[in-house]
Amino acid sequence: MSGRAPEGTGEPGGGGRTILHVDMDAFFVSVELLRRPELRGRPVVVGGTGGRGVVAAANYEARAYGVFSAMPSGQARRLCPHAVFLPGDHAHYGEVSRRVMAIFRSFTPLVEPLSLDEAFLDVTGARRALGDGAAIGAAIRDAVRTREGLTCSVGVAPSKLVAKLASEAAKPAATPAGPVPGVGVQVVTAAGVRAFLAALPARALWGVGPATLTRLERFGVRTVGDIAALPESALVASLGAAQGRHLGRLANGIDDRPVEPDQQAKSIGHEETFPVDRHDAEALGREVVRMADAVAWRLRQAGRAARTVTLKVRFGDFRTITRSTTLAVAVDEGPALARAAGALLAEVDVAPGVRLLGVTGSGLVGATDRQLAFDDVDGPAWHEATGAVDAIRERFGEGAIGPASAVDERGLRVKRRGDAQWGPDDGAVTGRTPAD
DNA sequence: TCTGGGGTCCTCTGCCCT
DNA sequence: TCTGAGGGCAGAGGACCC
Repeated sequence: MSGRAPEGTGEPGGGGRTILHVDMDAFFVSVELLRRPELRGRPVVVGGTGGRGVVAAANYEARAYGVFSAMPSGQARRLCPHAVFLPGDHAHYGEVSRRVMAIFRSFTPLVEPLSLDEAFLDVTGARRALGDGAAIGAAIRDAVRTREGLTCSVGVAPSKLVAKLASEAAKPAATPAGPVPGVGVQVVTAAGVRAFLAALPARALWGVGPATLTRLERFGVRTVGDIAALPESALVASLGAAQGRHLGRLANGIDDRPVEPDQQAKSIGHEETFPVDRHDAEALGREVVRMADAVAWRLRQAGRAARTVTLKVRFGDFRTITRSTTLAVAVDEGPALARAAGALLAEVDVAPGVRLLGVTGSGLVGATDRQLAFDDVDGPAWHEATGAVDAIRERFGEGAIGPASAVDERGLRVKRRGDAQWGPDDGAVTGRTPAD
């Protein structure tokens, strides 16, 4: 449905910006339902199926039982035992996302994807040709529904923050009686921004999580309006200079951040939670090699190289440490990354048991800026080998070849982006359903 | 109940250099 | 030569987002 703005709001006036925030409704689940229409109307959850998994997405039927994203899968199963649990297919969602983003770009070139399922669009320059923000929002919803069979919600406002909050307000709601459709397109005018924000809970503001909320509550803050009423000095004293000022401006509706279409990643990493805690340093070393190889592959795919290598270790008690090192030269090959990450791992006492291990490359530069100093260590033959590996992966897929340490009793296993995306899979593929 | 994975940004601290 | 201040940078960790 393409609802109009409620009373008191309308199209942002003439000269100001018109920013859209488009958010796909229950994206992962909706994509799965296109492939499995027989599940329509039933509670469906996409996410980690193992004991340490979490919910990535739940449809509105499942949300009616209190199931939400980021909830541990075990808890979701208890709340809604008859839900269908699907492991998720990150690669497929990425494909669908690319098509949806292409639809957005047919309305304006100024599209800034935030994740697979949402994006900001600056349609200020398109208003003359395509109509006001509400009309463009409705047209986008129609196009996405017609071409992809998916629904989305649109917020229209003079700024990114308010557009994002408006799209939230436009979304369907989950009730015990079933999903209730939202307005679809929610418009907030420049004149209506402060009133719209003031009534929202403080937690709705971008950057206010549990820790910040606890600090704000000491000032009696409950709503965004309460934050707007606080003197900046109080916010700065409580939250620090950058966050305090930023939050004060946002609460007062001041947000002139532009829509930036060409954002480049600042880091590329890979991390994985193990089904059971691991104590064996040698085995963990092999995991580091595997993850470093996966990160290096993604760096090369992106045409980037990393100067800083960070190792992340989470222990069984959830204590998390990071150790990083900055190299003299940027690297994009598995052995060099693995050497740096392995040296960091060697400094960590893994005896208490490791729950999660991760390798991240940051301080990214263009691969052409990568220096060849590591030739001295790995030799030119390794560069040829890397090229051959990449060619094989291009042709036969990422799992076709990898470091020897990726081979286990199940055969070759190369970490791909999206593998174990929502926690380790311990073999329980789907949940029970009444029909099963 | 038991807490994923992939990110970004910020703060604090320590070190090095001027 | 010693000392302190201050800037820049790296490293570590926390908070937050989807």
